[in-house]
Amino acid sequence: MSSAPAVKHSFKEQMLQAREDAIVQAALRLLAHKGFETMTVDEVAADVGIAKASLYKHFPSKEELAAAAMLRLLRQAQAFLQGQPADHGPLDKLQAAVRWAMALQLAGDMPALPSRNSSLRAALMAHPACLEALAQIGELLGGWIAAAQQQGRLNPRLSATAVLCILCARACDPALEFLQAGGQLSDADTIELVLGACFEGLSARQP
Amino acid sequence: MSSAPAVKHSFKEQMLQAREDAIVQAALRLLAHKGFETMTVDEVAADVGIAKASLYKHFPSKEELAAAAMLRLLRQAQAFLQGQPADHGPLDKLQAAVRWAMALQLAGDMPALPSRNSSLRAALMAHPACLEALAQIGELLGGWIAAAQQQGRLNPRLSATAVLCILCARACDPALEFLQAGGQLSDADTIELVLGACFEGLSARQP
DNA sequence: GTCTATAGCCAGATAGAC
DNA sequence: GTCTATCTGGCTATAGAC
Repeated sequence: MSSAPAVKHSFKEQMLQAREDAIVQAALRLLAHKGFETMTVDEVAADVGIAKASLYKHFPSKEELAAAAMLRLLRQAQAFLQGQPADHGPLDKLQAAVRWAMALQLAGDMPALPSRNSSLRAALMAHPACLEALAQIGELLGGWIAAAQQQGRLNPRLSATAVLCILCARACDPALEFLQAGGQLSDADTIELVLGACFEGLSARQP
Repeated sequence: MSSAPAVKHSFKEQMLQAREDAIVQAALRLLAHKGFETMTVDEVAADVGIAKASLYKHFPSKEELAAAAMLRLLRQAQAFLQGQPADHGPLDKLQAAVRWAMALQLAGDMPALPSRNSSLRAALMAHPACLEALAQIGELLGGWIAAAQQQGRLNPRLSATAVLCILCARACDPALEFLQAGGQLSDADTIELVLGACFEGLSARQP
């Protein structure tokens, strides 16, 4: 992180960093496909092409490894959100965010939410970096929600917190998987359908 | 199942049936609280107060046990749905069904959906009774959805299948847990909030 | 059918050479 | 830091007495 000398990182350090990146990436992939409990450290190591013991030189435990993977995902989400054009409306940016997450899930690259008793959740909550990333994402989305409500585009009877919770839940909406299993729709159509139902509701409008 | 003699079931058989019920109930509880992978057969046995080997006399494997527990839940859902008053409107019955499932989840008694690669899902799909119960629930709800659409109460642009998928997903909506963790609302208020957002949408009505 | 005891296996984590 | 080989513990499932 300190950058006083012009070239601080040697080749070796770069290689190490790259390897660590590969490990985290593989862990994220497996986490999304199999879940924390089912995923094994052996699989992650095999996916990267190194021995399990080498992996344990980088991460002290399976939980820490998974937490690093989740942090990577949070950072990707942050990057996507911050990359939203400033001239877009807040509602458009919110919908773009949900679309991004839904596409991830349909591709099978979105890990399931860690359940209440999962050791993964404890590891996440113990990681300051994860908590900070979560908080920053929450603040960013919260600002857009408030702005959209002020524009009269979102239901004003819902608190910003409630909208935030619901949007986060929709990002992992299992309805996507159900519809995809039916096989009638393209992925893009599936996303638009579920997104539309989320914002417009299931009931008929103008009663 | 055959009932030719007046009293076919002896006391012993009744006791066995009761014990098996207790096992399934305990399994369902633990399945909801901990998930299939984290739950151990020892815990189920301890919860019932019997030895693990005795449990294996009733169920040949952990998967079969969990499948029996899920079947119990499906039957409870079926009973609730069939108990809906016939003079209620289809939309009211649909909302009542979602409310029932949401209350279950807030109480911590709703198991998470088995993920794609879970051995539990395979066990469920291999159980004719589970598939049949699922199909019957789907048909019942599907009928109500079609009726509600004919009444103009549900968005006609959504296919009945899509509505069904979305309602099933809402029955396990993680937004409930997020809002409950915030601790601002009572359980009943949380349910009405999420239910309202599901049917009315997040966007402001009458733009 | 219920128990105690144990087999068999698998996955997380470590030792120690290089 | 990377490897091979191993330890350790816990979990599913079973054997065998009663």
